[in-house]
Amino acid sequence: MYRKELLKGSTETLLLTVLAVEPMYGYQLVREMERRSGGYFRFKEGTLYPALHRLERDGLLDGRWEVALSGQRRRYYFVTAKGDGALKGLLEEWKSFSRAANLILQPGPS
Amino acid sequence: MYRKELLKGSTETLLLTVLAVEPMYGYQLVREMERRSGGYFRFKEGTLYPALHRLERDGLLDGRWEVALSGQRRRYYFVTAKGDGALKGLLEEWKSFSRAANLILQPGPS
DNA sequence: TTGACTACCTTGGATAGCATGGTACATAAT
DNA sequence: ATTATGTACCATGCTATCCAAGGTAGTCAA
Repeated sequence: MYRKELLKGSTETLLLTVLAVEPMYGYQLVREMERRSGGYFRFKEGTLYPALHRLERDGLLDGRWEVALSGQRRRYYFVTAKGDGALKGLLEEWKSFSRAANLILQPGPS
Repeated sequence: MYRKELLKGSTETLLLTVLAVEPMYGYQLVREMERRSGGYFRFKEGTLYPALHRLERDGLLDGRWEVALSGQRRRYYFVTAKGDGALKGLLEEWKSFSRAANLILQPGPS
């Protein structure tokens, strides 16, 4: 496991990336994130829902209610045009950050 | 630039890594981090000193005052045995975290 | 009707980054 | 002389955000 602080700042990038491929509802997102990360990420509700709300508030996501065959109400989130633009920047941010961190953390060739 | 949240959870790993190579004082650390990251990281005092104090409080670092030829008092920090053990775990944490994140963020081979 | 699972949400605590402002000494510039 | 710049350390207060904990409510099988 990892300390929760490590996730800070990456949550939104991860969520947007997955939702950019295909709109999903909350619970589905949790499972999908776990599956794609090889079981590493297990988002808690207390992390997921506030993050989705922030992204929706900022106009990067839009949500719509749908009703499943079972009768369950589900809120599907999809990435807006604004969110798509933001995602490009966030991915670039992650790449340059991890590149810089690895320069320090990994023994570089002298 | 990156959002400050991204740094959360990585600061201690970065500091310990650099100090494990060679004990340094605060100001020197700031410059060294910047140099080794290709100019990417520019630690603020408000980030650095509280972090050093936390690491010292937790016994991962030890500090000793020295006086430079100029007369300047400097506090050199070096990694303790406990800090060395912790660093191993932190490096492993970073590797697995970034590996998992890249599984999601980078378009993997189908 | 009990239990397990799905699905959403909110509140409050804790942490950590950092803007800001402070102290103090050394050295260079005006 | 005084001002400015650089070095070197530290503390206070704000903010963002992760998430533990707790709640509601529907589905479905035993």
